[in-house]
Amino acid sequence: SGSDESVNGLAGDPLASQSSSLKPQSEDPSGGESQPGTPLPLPGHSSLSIQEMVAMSPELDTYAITKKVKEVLTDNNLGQRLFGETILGLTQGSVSDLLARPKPWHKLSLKGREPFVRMQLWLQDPHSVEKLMDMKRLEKKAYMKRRLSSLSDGHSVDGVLSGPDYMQGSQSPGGQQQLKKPRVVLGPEEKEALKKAYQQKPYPSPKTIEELASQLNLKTSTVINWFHNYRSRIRRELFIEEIQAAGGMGPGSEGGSPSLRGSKSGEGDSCDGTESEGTVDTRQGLGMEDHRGACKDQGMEVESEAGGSNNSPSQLDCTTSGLAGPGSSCGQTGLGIFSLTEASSTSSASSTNIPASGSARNPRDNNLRKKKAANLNNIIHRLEKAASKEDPSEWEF
DNA sequence: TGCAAGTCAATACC
DNA sequence: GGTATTGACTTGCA
Repeated sequence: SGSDESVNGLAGDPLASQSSSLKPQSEDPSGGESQPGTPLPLPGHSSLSIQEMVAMSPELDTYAITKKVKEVLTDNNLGQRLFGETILGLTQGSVSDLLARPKPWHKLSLKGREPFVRMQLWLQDPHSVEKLMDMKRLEKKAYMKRRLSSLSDGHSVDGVLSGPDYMQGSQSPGGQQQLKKPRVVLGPEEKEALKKAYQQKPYPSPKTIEELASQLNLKTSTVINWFHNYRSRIRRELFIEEIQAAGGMGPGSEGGSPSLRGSKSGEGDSCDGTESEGTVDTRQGLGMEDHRGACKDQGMEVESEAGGSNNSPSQLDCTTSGLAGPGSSCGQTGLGIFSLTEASSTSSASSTNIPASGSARNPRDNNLRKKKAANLNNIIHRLEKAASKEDPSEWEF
């Protein structure tokens, strides 16, 4: 966007050009506002593409990074939208999701790691906040300018329809009327029914999906999507729990886990194996309770990898105590992200002023839990192995 | 073909 | 007005 250039005056980020090929970057109708898909150039890394950097990046502590980013954004009164569109090339909702529920590094695909590398680089840039502030000012200026001109023209300020515009159609750049599909909003009863169905069968057959759809008067695609999304979101909740259980830090240390904080809607939506009774998700680890709640009730914690690959609460020395902070001395070298992990060997929740949660404070409890987790994972591993052999006689126990 | 992962974008919520 | 939630979609993989 124009504002990007005016602030940076730099050659484009390799990713920016890539992103722009993914998203149409036609003339900027927003009057200079940044758009998702056009992140700022990476400071001091112009010779490397972001993909290369992601590939070369050591393990990053996604929780520490998101924590720090949230902190910086809040402290400087910068919004997720601006940050997402400018720095990450993502929309506000995606940023919110990423910041609230970061997946551990080892669970992320290369693409999923990209925003975290960007965040880390942004944190390492001593002028990061400054640049974003400039961007904010420019946006405001552009907005005021549009407002003035539109007022004089007698048009709506934003040039958009007020209220939901779906079904009313919106004007595409080409001048074609495009009907937007109305967003399906599932009612509490429908959600409840779907959750019950999920508890019985996390992977329903096409026939079951059909039945559910007709019973609930929904499209089959809606039911399919719901199951996909639900599985995916439950899995993510589990990742968070995993981290909490393993290291006593992460979002939970701030009460951030959606499963632990009260559901806003009061529907218990966000993590719903809480209601599950013996739900079996055959893909997530045969026989493992589909939700942590049940495991916890039995005094158990679930970790997905033997030994609880407790890698996330690492790398904090810099990210949370100065490295990542704008203007900090940490990571000033071109690839500061590499120094991050190297500095992490001694890091822990205690070194970061992040209170450890629950029994993780007690080393003995922690050890016990890890042993249990390792044992559990061993069992899961064997079950998975067994499951891959159709003939029960080949099962190894 | 079905799934996971990642993301968008509408809308709910604060 | 900013943030959180969530249905839908795209992509890549097996």
